[in-house]
Amino acid sequence: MPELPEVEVVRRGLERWVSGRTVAVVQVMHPRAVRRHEAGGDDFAARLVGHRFGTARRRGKYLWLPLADTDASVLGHLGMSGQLLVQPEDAPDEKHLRVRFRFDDPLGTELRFVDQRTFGGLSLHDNTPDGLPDVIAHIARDPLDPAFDDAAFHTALRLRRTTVKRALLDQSLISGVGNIYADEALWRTRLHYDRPTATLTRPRTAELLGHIRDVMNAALAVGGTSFDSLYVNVNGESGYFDRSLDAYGRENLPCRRCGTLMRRRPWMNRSSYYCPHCQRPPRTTA
DNA sequence: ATTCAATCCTGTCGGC
DNA sequence: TGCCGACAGGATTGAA
Repeated sequence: MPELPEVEVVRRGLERWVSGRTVAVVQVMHPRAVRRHEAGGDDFAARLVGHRFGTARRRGKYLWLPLADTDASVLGHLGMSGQLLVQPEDAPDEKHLRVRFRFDDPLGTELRFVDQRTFGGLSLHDNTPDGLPDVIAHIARDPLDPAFDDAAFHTALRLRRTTVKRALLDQSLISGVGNIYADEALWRTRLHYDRPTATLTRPRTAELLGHIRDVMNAALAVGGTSFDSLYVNVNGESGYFDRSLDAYGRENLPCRRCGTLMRRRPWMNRSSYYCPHCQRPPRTTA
């Protein structure tokens, strides 16, 4: 389940192995993988041929490859199970291969979008003046972006009438945080997922942002996390940050801080993992 | 205006 | 052994 650190690892892979190469052939093997490209798979393929990929970029969990000398980009989202792989052209097709890019150079490798569950996808869009694909203009900057505004984030939290984990997953407030890193950062901050955002003090928000950045940087340092081997990076290598998770997936295991058994609660059609001792639920207004 | 539930997919796993 | 339901879950959509 790629979140920001995993997507950044993929971006770096694209930058190294794909940026600067010129597209020769695009094959769309599954229409759902390009469903966000409204003109369809044939149009997607035709409009890419002959164009050179620029520097790979990322915001939150989205990544994109600008087409050099145009105002358009190929935008990608990995969803839950998406992978971007650079493979030898003669490597056998993956079972869930959705899109293939071949290049007009002699390197002998191609780019493949592989996605079992097809929540992810690729599409082609015009850029906004600041170089962002227009359809993601509403996605907030992510916490590793130097231009992320901590003070504005705190103000937005105070104004919202929602709870802290919902806010962390709201990509228009802060991007790149998913279920896993939300639980990790909340555990580190000793915050319960149902804490109303309006009760957070400025220092508490600062602490939370610090932990989000710490846990993401730690994951980046080991190449991202992975749980069910569906996620691998651009060269097919799994990350192994999952070994150092403190909250996510640790139901009935002792809290690494206080030893209390961790709990799992159904939450918005997924799960929240927390320590009932370190992360006290907020008082309910009955 | 803001919040929130439903929806999309497929493979795995546990229970019976 | 095999069937079935639960679960994994980010972003979008439309309803409240």
